[in-house]
Amino acid sequence: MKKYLDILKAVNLFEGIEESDLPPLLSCLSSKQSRYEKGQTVFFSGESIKQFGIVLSGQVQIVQDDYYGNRSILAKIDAGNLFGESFACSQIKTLPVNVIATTESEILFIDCCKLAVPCTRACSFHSKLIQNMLNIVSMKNILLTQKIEIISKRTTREKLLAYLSSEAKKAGEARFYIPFNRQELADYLFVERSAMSAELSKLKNDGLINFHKNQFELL
Amino acid sequence: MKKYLDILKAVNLFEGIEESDLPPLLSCLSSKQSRYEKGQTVFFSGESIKQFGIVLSGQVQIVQDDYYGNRSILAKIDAGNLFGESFACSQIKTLPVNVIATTESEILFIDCCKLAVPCTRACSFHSKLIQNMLNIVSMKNILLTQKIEIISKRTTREKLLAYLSSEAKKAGEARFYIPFNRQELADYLFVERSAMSAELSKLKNDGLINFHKNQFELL
DNA sequence: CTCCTTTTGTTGTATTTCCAACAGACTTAT
DNA sequence: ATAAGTCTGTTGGAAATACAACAAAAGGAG
Repeated sequence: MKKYLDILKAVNLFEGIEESDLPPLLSCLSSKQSRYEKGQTVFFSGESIKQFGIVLSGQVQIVQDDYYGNRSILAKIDAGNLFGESFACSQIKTLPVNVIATTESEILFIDCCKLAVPCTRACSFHSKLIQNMLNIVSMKNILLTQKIEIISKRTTREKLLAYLSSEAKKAGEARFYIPFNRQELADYLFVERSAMSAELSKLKNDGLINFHKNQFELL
Repeated sequence: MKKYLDILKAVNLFEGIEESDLPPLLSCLSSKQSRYEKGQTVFFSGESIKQFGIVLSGQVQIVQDDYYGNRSILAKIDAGNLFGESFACSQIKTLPVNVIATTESEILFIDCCKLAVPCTRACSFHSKLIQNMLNIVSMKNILLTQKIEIISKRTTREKLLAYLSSEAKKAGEARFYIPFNRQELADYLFVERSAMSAELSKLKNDGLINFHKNQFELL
């Protein structure tokens, strides 16, 4: 476990917790470490989980099969990140996804109930853990809600304006950089790249925006 | 406060907590009750909040203004429900939304930090509260993620199949009821009703599904 | 039962998006 | 410097969606 202290201290769940506190904390939480070969399934859909995972090394994918058997990749989780926390911390009885190791991986499992219920010895860091977990899931909710607001728009033009407007508000000014190239922006908005490019040009010609590469200005 | 005990005991945050425990619990949490006139703003965008609200009576709306000043309604919250919990429990410094009372309302405010940090007197229900809150934000996370997965599809046909497939998996069988009429389903998928209706007929004629009103069967 | 209202499905037309191909601009490697 | 690769924007045609209008089906009230 000493091997992964560097990874663990950077995990957002442990923010504000001293590195020296990590080993007793993990012991207090009865955490368990497991190794998975490439392609091995970490969580099976249909089961009920109470533990979430932290990727210590390697990568896992969260995948979902629909009724017809089509598979989509919901997320890829690299080392230093959590997965399955929402499922573990919720009352969901049937996991709707599979978690599969993309490469050989070491995973640390933590029981959400252990995390949520302060131990009888009143660990000094238990409150911090709870707050951190609430923050992690809540921040995710905020981002997901914002994304739905943007992609709910019916036309590519509206989606672009919604996204750019949101970025301008975030930047607090009319000129800002976005973290995407054209293909990435199209993927984020779930539209076709060249059609989106055409719409960007129209917005520019209509005098609504100006842009060069990933720098934009609302006019 | 006795006035609202019936409402409060049904609030998901208090599930599994005895009604008689509610008054001391709310005292322990230093909760505060406030009254808002119709049209009054409960939370202003730009501010930083640490308290979420429970609507005791009335209704509030969560609204968002974009850079151009266009306003959209993100949610309407009726009595017995929480609002702002994701913002209060996260490290967000600047609220991106306004919360406005739609009608005259009574709101109970609870500080997220008070909830997350067990009091020194070790209330017996504090753990339950924490678990409930984790469940609430986690379930929201799961629902939001599933919704994005569905509306990320590019065509109305794909959106319908993704949604119906998801409902079939939830029902555990090929025949199921959906909780929407046609307009509501179109609104959920962010598509136009009559075009969606045409696509439903095509799916039926192509032999993929059968339906009558809100009962569907995947074939 | 009849009548009225609401919901659902259908259709033609206009609009938008996707797709494929390609040219131009930009970046990277030699 | 040049050549190769990648990114971005443009374009024409095909496919899909929105829109408006209306018919058919379903539901509710008297």
